[in-house]
Amino acid sequence: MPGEIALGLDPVIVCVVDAVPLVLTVVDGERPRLPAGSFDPARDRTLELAARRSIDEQVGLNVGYLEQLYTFGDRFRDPRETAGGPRYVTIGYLGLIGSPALGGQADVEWIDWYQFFPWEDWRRGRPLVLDKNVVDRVGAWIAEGGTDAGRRIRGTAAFGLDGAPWNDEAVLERYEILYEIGAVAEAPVHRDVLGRPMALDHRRILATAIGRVRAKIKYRPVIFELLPPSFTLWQLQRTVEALGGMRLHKSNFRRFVEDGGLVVGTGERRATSGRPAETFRFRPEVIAERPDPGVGIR
Amino acid sequence: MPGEIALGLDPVIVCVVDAVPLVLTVVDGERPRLPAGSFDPARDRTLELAARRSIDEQVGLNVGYLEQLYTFGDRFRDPRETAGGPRYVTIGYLGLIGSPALGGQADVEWIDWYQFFPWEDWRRGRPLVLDKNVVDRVGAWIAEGGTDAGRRIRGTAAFGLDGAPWNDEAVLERYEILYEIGAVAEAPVHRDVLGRPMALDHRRILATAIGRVRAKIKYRPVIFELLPPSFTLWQLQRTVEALGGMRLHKSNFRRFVEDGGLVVGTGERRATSGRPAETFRFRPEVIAERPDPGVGIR
DNA sequence: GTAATAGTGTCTTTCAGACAGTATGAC
DNA sequence: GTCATACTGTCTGAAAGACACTATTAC
Repeated sequence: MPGEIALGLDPVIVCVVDAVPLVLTVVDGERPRLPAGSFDPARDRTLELAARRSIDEQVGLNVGYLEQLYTFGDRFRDPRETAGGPRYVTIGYLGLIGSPALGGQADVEWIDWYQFFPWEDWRRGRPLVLDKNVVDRVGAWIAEGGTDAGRRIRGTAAFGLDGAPWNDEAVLERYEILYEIGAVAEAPVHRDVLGRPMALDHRRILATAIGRVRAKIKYRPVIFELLPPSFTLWQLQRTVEALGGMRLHKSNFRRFVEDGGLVVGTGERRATSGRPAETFRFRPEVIAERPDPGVGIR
Repeated sequence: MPGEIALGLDPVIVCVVDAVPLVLTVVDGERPRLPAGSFDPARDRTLELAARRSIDEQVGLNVGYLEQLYTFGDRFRDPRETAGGPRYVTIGYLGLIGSPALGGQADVEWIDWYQFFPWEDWRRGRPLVLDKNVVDRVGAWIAEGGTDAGRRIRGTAAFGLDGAPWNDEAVLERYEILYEIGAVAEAPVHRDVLGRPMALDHRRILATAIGRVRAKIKYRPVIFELLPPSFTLWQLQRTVEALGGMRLHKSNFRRFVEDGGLVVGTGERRATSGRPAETFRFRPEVIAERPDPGVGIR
């Protein structure tokens, strides 16, 4: 029925296990999708409560941290609209959780988010896919633009061309350019199929989530939502590196989080395969002390 | 009809004139409201296009810069729901415009946003309303909380108590605490009526917008959306100060924007009441050169 | 002892913050 | 000349970035 609207909820639920950033998906067809739900105004007082309930019902999970990301409402973003259904508008959410416990559904799966965005993982050096498939295509797209300065600036900034620095937060910008130049399977006309595709526009929602969480850890202590109450500094660093897709300098990282008052030692030690490590916990007082307490470091 | 949803669009359109940050409102009742529209899926391909069309229809304005803010959907946020209507979910937008031109509607008015948030303007020193009405109330609210550490940290961080620094971006957090303690007229039970109220939850949407724009100017060159193509550095500084509600050091500001490659001199000069000032223009190349090119300085 | 991981010290460069000064116009 | 505004130079201290070093366990 034209003129009608269906309001959905698309949560991106993230968990980091052994330095692998995982996203919760439902794999019941060819392409994984987010565990989407729909908003029923009769049942929930707020949108966030509705998202929490939906996550619980879909995958039997109680997320601690949940924040709204963005509302997506492009025409025909859902094929059910093409088939004569209402306009499917959906509110994306970002959820963080400490461990990948599940309710036990068969088709629910935690997937390494770098399967969907292989060009975003710089922890083992510059991703191969960039030079093999991406850089030339983006360069050609810029050249096609001719005098279009906007396109040139957009492309060089997003992909770090011409000596521009890599911006780890520009995940969505990069995905959108790849979509525009037909380098991902979701694009209506495409020549490449970089990264694993997702259903509908869910990879776009995931890109939004990755960009948001990468930005957020730098000025809000959300990283601790992904860790147990007590952890070693190396564990903390590896978790930050997993989200950011980059390596950090060890001693500088330690100085930053410890001298910065973000964490405090518990006095206890934990056995490793070498010298035992001291364990630390988050220090909530830092929120009032510093204007933006996060783990932003290069 | 329960179970039904109406999707609205609430734009916060901002313009700075002579160092006064203005927000576009409709004043047709006791409380000013945002120039809201509703989303008709049959007419627009994307939500952003719908927002642009709605702004044009409501106030005859073409905004250059427009970004989505947040989607609000609390039960009974609109009294029409209380009267038996559908759930009114609305998507907030932030629009920036260079000059306060209008289509000529009688009830449309540009209002200084510090009328709604007098505690946010620190340009002439610490706002009086803070010490006269706010600090003690917030302190009492923290004390009532007793052992509630979350409440203490939230309150001290938001209002800069106990020596904590003032965080110019925490506009929404401050408004929400004031709402919770009944210090604004919009709260169902209130003892104070700090700042000018707005209709519905529009002051909350405006708070979201102010917080967003204050954060954004620090890492994206959006400030230039509010200025003519060519401007003096003093004009630029006063515009930044208007949004941030704070004073900046002149020579440091100049060094930051000029040495940082954010602006470049045009070679032309403009008469003032003293020595003529050189005019500058935005330098778009900076977007590719620096990871987050903005005017963030204290 | 070696291997492995935990943790410390310090040098250099950059830049924010503060402040004092000079330049160029109107009158 | 004075007044007003535009613009420049430089000192200081904090912190980012890079790197070399020491410590404590298992074996």
